[in-house]
Amino acid sequence: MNDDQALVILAALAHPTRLKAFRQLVRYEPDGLSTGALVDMSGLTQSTFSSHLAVLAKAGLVTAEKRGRLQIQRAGIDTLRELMTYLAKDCCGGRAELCEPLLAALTCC
Amino acid sequence: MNDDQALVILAALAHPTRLKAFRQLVRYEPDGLSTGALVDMSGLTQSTFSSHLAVLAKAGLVTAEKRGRLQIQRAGIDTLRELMTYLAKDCCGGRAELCEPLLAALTCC
DNA sequence: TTCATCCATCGACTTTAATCGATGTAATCC
DNA sequence: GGATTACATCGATTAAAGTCGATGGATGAA
Repeated sequence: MNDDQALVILAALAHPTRLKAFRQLVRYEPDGLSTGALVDMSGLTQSTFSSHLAVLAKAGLVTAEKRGRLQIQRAGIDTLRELMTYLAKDCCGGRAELCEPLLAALTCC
Repeated sequence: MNDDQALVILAALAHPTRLKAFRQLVRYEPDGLSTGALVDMSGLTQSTFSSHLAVLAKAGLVTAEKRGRLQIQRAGIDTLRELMTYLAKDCCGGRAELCEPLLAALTCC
């Protein structure tokens, strides 16, 4: 995970439609959802949502799998984990006193 | 931390200049850096960087403190921590099997 | 084979973000 | 008081992102 990758992931998440779609996909793990189902949830047109999906896919936050005529989308949780690791290392900067409260906050879930 | 706050923070980080500035400020914790020093590091004009700094401040990723004629900027690590907690809860969705590898990756630092 | 469905891509338009130079304001120094 | 430094804000320009309707290529159904 380098800076450019992190920026692509951050930019992908930094849009209400895309953040919501990603959250939906996390909720539906590991089954995934069809693109059409996500379009319906978004309230946007098919073409608009498709471009958002392309942004998420480019960032590795969703992966697609063809099932018959449907395109099943799944959340790329590994990508999110890598982003968080990147941010955490950034945050700590080698100093545990900064990182520990972060870990404490995360163990809650 | 609600969705809107998270979006503001994500958007603030999703720019090379702002991400770099935030990382610099983390590195200089807890002393902070003057705005001018950050401008020099950025290579941008003072006015351009100032607008980026305003975005970071609005997101809570930097906090300013006046010291004489200088404006000392410090990293808002709590805000980053809150974002990561938000993302992690999102990721887990109540299921530990998704969260555990994330925590394992974070304990490295 | 024909038709309908699912979805990506294209082209045009609108909105938003980024960048800069110039100006203004406040604090410090002489 | 006058000059200087540090920084924010304004206005204008340019670049990028978001949105939509329309088109086209698959795939499965009739």
